[in-house]
Amino acid sequence: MGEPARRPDSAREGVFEALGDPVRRRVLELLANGEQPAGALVTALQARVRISQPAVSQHLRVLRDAGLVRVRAEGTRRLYAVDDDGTAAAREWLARFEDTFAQPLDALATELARGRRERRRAASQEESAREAG
Amino acid sequence: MGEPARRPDSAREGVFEALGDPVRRRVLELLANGEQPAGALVTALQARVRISQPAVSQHLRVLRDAGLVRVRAEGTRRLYAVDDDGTAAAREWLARFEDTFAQPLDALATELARGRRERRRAASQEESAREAG
DNA sequence: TCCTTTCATAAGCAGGTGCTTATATTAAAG
DNA sequence: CTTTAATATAAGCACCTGCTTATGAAAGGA
Repeated sequence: MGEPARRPDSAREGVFEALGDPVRRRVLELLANGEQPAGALVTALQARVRISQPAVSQHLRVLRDAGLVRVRAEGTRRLYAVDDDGTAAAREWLARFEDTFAQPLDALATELARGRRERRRAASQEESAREAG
Repeated sequence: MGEPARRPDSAREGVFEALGDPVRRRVLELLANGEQPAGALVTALQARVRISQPAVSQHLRVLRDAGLVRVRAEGTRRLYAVDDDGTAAAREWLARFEDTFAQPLDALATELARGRRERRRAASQEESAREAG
């Protein structure tokens, strides 16, 4: 009984809710260039809008809970990176609205992506929700 | 000067904000099976959760503004259907997080979809925001 | 014309969401 | 061990969002 019930709605809990915020989307865009510490994200965001460090930290929490980013501790830094689990879940949900003509090709691409993702997932240890214990 | 400023954030204004609501995602899922009148959507939604007709109408408005659905009047009925503009915009934004290995294939699929979409768009008349005049 | 059907809009309210300031936590440095 | 740096959490508040009821609008049928 470890599974979180798996609703048939969105593939992963809260993915689209997390993507619904422009600041969080911007964070993902910043992470698209690769892993970055939380502080760098704060700085980059503050170059555009006035936002506090705790606000960014809260956004990162939401992204993490949605499976859109993952964290890696390095000393006192927290290095954030895009997590394929969440982004792929969103893409797979959206794939159902693909143009019928394009479906075979996209379905193939999605299938390939899923295979890789699951292989990667099986090889990595579950380290989420650890600070809650 | 009719263009709405085109932010570099999300491809289309409010697409992900619209997708952030579970009811609206459910509406899109229902429309994935094809065009449906507003009333049928209300009935289908009410089979799962308690929701009023105006609430659904408001959700449909948000989806329409985001370019995720389009409407077609037939008598007193309003027939709703998925609009590729919005769904494709969401997919294209998410494409940047695709696994690097899968990119060539997905990029091709996306390109094909965009070509078809733009052709279709050029062939159809602009009929949005008409009731506002 | 009047009534019914189908849908959209208006107004108002409750709860959720995101923000801020203040503080706790953890690790490294001195 | 104290201090500094980096980040997360707590508490509280304002606003946004989605809901409901009530009503408007438009088309079709009797």
